[in-house]
Amino acid sequence: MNGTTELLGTASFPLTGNFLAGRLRHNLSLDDLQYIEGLVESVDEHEDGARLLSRGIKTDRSTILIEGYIFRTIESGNKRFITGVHVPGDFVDLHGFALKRLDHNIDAAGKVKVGSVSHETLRTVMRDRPGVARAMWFATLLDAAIHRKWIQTLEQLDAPRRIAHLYAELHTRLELVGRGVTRALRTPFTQFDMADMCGVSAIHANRAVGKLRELGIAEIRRGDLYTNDWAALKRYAQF
Amino acid sequence: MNGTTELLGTASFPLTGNFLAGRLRHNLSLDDLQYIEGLVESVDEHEDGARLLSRGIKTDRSTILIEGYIFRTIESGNKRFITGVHVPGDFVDLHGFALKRLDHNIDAAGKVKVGSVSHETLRTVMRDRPGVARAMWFATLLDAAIHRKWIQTLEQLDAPRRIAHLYAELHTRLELVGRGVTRALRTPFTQFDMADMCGVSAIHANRAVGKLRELGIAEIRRGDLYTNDWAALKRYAQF
DNA sequence: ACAGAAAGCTAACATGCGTTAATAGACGGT
DNA sequence: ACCGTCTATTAACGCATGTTAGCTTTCTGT
Repeated sequence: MNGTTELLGTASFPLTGNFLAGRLRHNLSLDDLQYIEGLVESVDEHEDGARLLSRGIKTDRSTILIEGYIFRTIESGNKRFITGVHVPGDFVDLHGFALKRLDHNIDAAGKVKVGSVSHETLRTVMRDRPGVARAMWFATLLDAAIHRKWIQTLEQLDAPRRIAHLYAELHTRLELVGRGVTRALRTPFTQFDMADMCGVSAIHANRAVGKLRELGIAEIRRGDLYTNDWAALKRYAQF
Repeated sequence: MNGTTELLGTASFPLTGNFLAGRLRHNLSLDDLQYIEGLVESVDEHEDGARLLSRGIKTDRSTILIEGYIFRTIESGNKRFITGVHVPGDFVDLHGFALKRLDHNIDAAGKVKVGSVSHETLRTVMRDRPGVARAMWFATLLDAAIHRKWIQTLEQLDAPRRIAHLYAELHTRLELVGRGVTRALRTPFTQFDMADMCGVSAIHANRAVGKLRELGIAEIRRGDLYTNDWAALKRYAQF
């Protein structure tokens, strides 16, 4: 682990009812939520670009994203493909619990703060808290649903719309976890990152950003998106 | 249900250890497998193009594909997007059990035969057979992994390679469920279907098929793919 | 055998996108 | 303030793909 680790007692853990707001919240009681947050054994911070988990490596713990963004990446040749993004509140590699080895890498996009839970603890949860177990299954199914949405985006939209769609998705998901944004959506994404998420070249991603600006849909500067009409942006992206 | 339904007693169910060969087999005992197959309450047949499940509709049963191919589709405007294919042995809509409503449609590609299991039955399984429950979770996680592979394919490959990749994937998955093919891989896919799976226009799918023929990689006629060098095909598709 | 329908094929033109190259701007470290 | 590096931008050219249109082949039902 190349990040800073602070071990902490359950009692003093200051996140209850907050960072797990999204994915799981809607299917669990407050009691269950507090229970899950109590499972977090340590909190780590990682720098931009840090690889939290590598493809093919066995792991015995799962990760919850608390602060920042995380990419799921696949490396092939010397190219990088981003197959998904995570926002705070996401259980990033819960599937590592069932599969043991991941089929892809988990990389920090910008600075991140993550909590981790051992698989041993999760096994206990599976046995003793069927409601929580089912909610965790539910959460991994949402991942698949989001992937299907990405597939549709890649099959359907041109580059400018793909980028608009990406930010529209983030906007909605951040809102879901109680981190709604009004005018500006801040991310640490470079145009290279956007290109790898949208399946276009970096140069073309730049053209696309330029087109969004030119059309008055949005202004994207160094990953941060500014707009005063999210509805129009989402309409443009066919979101 | 617009297909033929034959109700049957568990005892005479003639599929044990066979149609569930793939996905689940590797994580379950023979006993567990027989148990799962015993859950199937009815077997239905559907015609080409039949919609087995519609987006947004509540459902109280899940479906196992026994014979044929099934598409996951999303309709948007008057266009159709295919976000996944299923082969015999796949639990097609297990996620419907957890999510209640699907985010996409389940359509028959050609004639299909499917088995169905009520969610009530599945709830019993979840409670009484944790090993089976975990294997089912595992199976849905595999769906997500396959989706990530599709995302990579769409981001990375041009049209001819995408089509080659599609057949390479089917070849491998059919092998996994004990239905390996040697020279010809038969499917009911039209070039429109291939186009919707690969995110290209039907005309371009036709060009791509022509290029595979021209390159000597494969001959695709009416969905059936003929090749005498699967290794070369998979190499070409960067599989 | 025939007719209609569905699927496959081909051509021509417009646009999207990849690639290479070269420049400008922003950021971090000293 | 300076420098080097990373990021953003622009231009020019070629290939990949979308679109429209028309034609041919294969299937299906009678």
